[in-house]
Amino acid sequence: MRIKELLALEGKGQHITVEGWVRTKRDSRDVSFVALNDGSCIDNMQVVLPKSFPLFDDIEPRLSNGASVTVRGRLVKSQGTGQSVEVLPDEITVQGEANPAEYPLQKKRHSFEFLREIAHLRPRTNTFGAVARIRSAMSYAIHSYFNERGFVYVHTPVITGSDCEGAGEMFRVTTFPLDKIPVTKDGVDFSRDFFGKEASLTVSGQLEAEIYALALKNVYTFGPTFRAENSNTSRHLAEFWMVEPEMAFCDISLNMDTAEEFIKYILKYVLTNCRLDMEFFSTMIEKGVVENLEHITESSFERITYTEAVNELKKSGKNFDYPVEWGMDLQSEHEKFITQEIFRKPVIVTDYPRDIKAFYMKQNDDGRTVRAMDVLVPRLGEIIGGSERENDHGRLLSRIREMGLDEKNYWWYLELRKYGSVPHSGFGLGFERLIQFVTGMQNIRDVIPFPRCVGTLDF
RNA sequence: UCCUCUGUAGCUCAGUCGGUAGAGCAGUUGACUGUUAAUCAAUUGGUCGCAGGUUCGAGUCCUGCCGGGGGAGCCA
Repeated sequence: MRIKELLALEGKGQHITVEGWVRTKRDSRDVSFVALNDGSCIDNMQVVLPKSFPLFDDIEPRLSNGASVTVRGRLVKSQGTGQSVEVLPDEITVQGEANPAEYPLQKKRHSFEFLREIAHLRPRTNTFGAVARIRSAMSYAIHSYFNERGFVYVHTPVITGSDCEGAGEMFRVTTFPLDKIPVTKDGVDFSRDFFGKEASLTVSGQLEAEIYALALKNVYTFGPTFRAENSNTSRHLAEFWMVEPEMAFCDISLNMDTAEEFIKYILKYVLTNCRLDMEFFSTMIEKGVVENLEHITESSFERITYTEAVNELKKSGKNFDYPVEWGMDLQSEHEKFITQEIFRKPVIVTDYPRDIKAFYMKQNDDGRTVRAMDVLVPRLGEIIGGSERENDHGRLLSRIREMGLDEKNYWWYLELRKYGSVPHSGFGLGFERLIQFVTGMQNIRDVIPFPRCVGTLDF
């Protein structure tokens, strides 16, 4: 049985087995208190080891921080106040020792920067154990949200031959020997590479998801995504996970409803199913995050157009580092001001100028905006980017040409607009950013087990 | 990539005007106590990120490089 289940039991002297790693040990005159954690929950199981225990002097020193232990004994009501039950051991097996002079994890609080350098040990801390459990629970909630609504989970490829979105630098995939790349007078001869053409890691599964949405109506992807941008912030990774629903017979308005309902569903799931871990975040990491999330699940997201947002920002009279002008993209400071100062809750901004958005977004009749939507949340800014897609063949083609893209690369994407085209919409949600939002963790590198960033590829 | 701060004991940090290295925690030893980041005492522990330079003398000043944090851009 795991510690989480054992802690929920009544201590009646029943025989049990506990397996876990030593978190702390406190010595007393007659007994030693050993706190074991097995990752099933944030709480530890206290093992009370009396000095009269056989071979006490041999076993006790080996029960240092980090040691792995199997304890057979009886579960009894605790005499102390910090826990309801504790274990009186009959038999203790130290599976693996952890030399206390060398073991890097101490009882005291460590900086997240230091823990990043020991990513092989950091899941043994309260914070990273909780993050791992929350991340897992949120993944499960994502699948259950879509599954309950009849969405089909589509696996879009990780290796792609098209840089369709054109947005962002891509990681190249090749089997060429780097010291001997085949070259013709026109440049690299990709026809001799593994796929016979240029290949990269995906920056988005959206375009492929559209294919399946136009057959199965409602689909979603959930998988790793890669961006080779040289961005060095607490909100960016080179490898991150993205959730991308795509819905046919769906306009921008229904798209927004879905995004809002989806986020609230995840928040509710975590608040009810990860109560202990969330309370830990709410007291130790981000004060009051539980109350904030509860409030969000109970109120509706604000919805404004880009044009209204620009007017609000101008009206605020605040001096921004970047001036607010219609046609310019909203800067971080603008987004944060809108969601944190003006509305103090999640805000969905729609109908952006078409010149600052991607080619596939549906153009409005005003000729200058597109049906884009960004969901902005306090503390982080953009957490979702989405749109209704351009479903008119002619308008999509002219947009592709206008932006100087090669239409040959989009032949199948265009054909979807020739055969049974229909209004459809979708969005992309940065999974790690949602975890940051839920937990209050400041740095995105601390909500993914093994972060990949510019200049960093440890573990 | 840009701006900015920063790098000193295992960890978190202090180190004044340039004068030869310090605290708390951890580790070790001992005391005390059904303890909760236990407490108290003693004690071990240093290539001051790296490479140059200035100086009688550099943790401290200068230059370059490398790492980390925060902010910005790009975005999710």
